[in-house]
Amino acid sequence: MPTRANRPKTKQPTINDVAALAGVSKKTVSRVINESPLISEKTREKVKTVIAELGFVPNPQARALAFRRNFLIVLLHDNPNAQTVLNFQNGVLDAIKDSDLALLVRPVDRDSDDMLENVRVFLEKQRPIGALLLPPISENDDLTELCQSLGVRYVRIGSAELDEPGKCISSNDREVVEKACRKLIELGHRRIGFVRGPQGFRSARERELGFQDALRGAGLTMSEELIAQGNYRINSGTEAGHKLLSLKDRPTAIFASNDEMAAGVMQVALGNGISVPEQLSIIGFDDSPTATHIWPRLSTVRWPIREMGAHAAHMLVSEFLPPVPGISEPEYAMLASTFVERQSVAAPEK
Amino acid sequence: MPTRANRPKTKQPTINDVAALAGVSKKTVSRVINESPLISEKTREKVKTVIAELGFVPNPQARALAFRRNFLIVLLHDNPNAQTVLNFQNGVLDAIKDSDLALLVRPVDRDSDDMLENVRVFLEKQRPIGALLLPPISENDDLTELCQSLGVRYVRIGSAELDEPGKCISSNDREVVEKACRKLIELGHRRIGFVRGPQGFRSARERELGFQDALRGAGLTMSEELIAQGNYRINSGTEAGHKLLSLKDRPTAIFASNDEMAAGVMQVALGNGISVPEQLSIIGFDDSPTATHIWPRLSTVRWPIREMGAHAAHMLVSEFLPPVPGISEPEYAMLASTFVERQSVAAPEK
DNA sequence: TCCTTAATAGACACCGGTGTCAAAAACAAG
DNA sequence: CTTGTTTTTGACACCGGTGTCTATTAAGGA
Repeated sequence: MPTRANRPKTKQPTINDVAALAGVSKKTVSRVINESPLISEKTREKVKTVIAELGFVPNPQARALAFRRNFLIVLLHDNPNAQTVLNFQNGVLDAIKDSDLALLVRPVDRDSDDMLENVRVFLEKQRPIGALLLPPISENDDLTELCQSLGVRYVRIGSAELDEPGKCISSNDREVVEKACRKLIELGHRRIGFVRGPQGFRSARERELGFQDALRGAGLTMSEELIAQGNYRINSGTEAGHKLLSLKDRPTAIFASNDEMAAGVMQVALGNGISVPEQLSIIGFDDSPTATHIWPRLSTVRWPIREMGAHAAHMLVSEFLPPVPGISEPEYAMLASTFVERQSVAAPEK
Repeated sequence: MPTRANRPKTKQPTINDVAALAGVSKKTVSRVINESPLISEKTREKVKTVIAELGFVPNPQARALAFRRNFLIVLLHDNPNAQTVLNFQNGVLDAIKDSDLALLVRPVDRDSDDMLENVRVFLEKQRPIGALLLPPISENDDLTELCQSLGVRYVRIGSAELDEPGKCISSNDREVVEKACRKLIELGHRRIGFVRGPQGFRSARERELGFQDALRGAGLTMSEELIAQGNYRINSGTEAGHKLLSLKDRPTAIFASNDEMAAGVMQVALGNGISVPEQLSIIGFDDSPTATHIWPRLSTVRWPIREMGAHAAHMLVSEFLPPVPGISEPEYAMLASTFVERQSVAAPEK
């Protein structure tokens, strides 16, 4: 540990100053701060006046020490998609904006052997009130157990397991993917390619199930040759594009499990003179910025990730947050994804 | 304030436990923790052994209270580009990974009247060791003065003002933009359009100066009709595209001040049957994911934002961070941007 | 009016560290 | 063996809050 840090120059009023000026004990001031019911209306008013007058703000470090809890929530993530993380993070920040809470961001390395140990040290040190777990690590049960054992609340995101009420938030991805693919079928597409997300990701599985639902609903069968494995990166999208578009009887539409891979597919199509959407319809997933940046603009599924961030924060620490009109029921654990239609989809050519 | 938070279940060893077991006073243990020189080698060893044995970790909340400083750095940002923020943030996280520091993220609303007051309250509450200021708010002198007065160190990013040694990090954008545009001229382009960034952003000004340098260097003059005002958003890119591409004598190349606007220009071109790069060359700035997602892939300028994050963190709090081979000189304040050539640039058609 | 009980306020220790300053120990010199 | 000086260590107050338990005040009943 290095030499001491620089000190603040200004001195802020403390609970003692308030107590002295109001002519009460510091414990009484503490009760006012914490909205304790065991206090008379009269003293409460008196103290509140002094607090306002002095502009007193309780010192979070002191409270943290006395409470043995920091007024923090941490965001644990290990997500391949930066945009998703940031969106979610912004949702959380929206929610805690006017509260006393702050957000600590902590990326974790899922593949590291001592991941769990690292997180334990981190949580023991920071002592946050709660933790938000973004997928894919939200599916790690060791992690939630760790939180449990440390007395850190948690909310897991995007896990479809709703067996833990009040601790999970997810969106109806499967359903919306089904709807999006049904749309393709209604337009007349019969050979529809699918670019799968990485193995072991629940999000990938959900999307694939939605795709299967749509095919089954139309009496179509899934053919292995029309499926390509991807990893949510653009490279895997171009590989998938090469595979699917070089088939003799190539698909007239492709659903890619995320926008980035969809962009890869589109690049291969355009690079080979296959026009989109005339000769090939493409649908992605995420409604990332990419979806509107590429041309033609991509039809995709919007995942309400920012809203999920705000909801997750409320579910985690509602009693610390100012109420928000839109977010009244922290029990509500399933948010709605929507299918966003843009220019990358059309009926197949005859 | 709500009812109390849940408590941690496990009890960690404290400085008192260490002191008792080592048979010394807690102050002596404190000296060991803080690497004070006023201590004999013998006791230091003895105490260190006990610390290791117990797995003792000093409680950051208690230290924060006693030091009147939290072992935190905050990232203040107000940036239109999410990707930039996240990249920078990741750079900072890279740097503080194995340290005792944590990162607090705080978006600020530049347009709000009480922005400064909000930040003051935030900093007074969190008492971080230092703050990192991302552009554009890094150019706000009130903010740096505020930090100064609160005893919070700061490092400003992307501000070309190097009059504050050790407090600024920037990249040589002007130079690299000049180089990129020179490339266009060398290919034979004479009518080159420019999509300007938003007013009042230093980054926008730098890029424009680089563009002007290139023109001047080739003896060309800047014509107002070839300039469009943008705001770094894709919509302003499409507007600029409509303006510039509907000219009777339209430009054969366009430099857009960021990738997103470049994508907008490209959409208008492709939508109007103007092929890229055959009939129109386009260059962007940022090397955002968009640059590789669109087709043809965009030539652009890569801004070393993640590296800047790591450097900034070192510059801010080097004494708290483990040394890193690549980052030895926190004084080095200018990082290198690079011109990335992709498929959106070619010689003009005859 | 006096006593009982409930509501409210305060005294004091404590959370787990650091700062100050004086005491103890170690060492050097006379 | 003293005495003076330099290291090294510890006692104690303090950072700014909260928990516990007791003292005080107010209200209700006999």
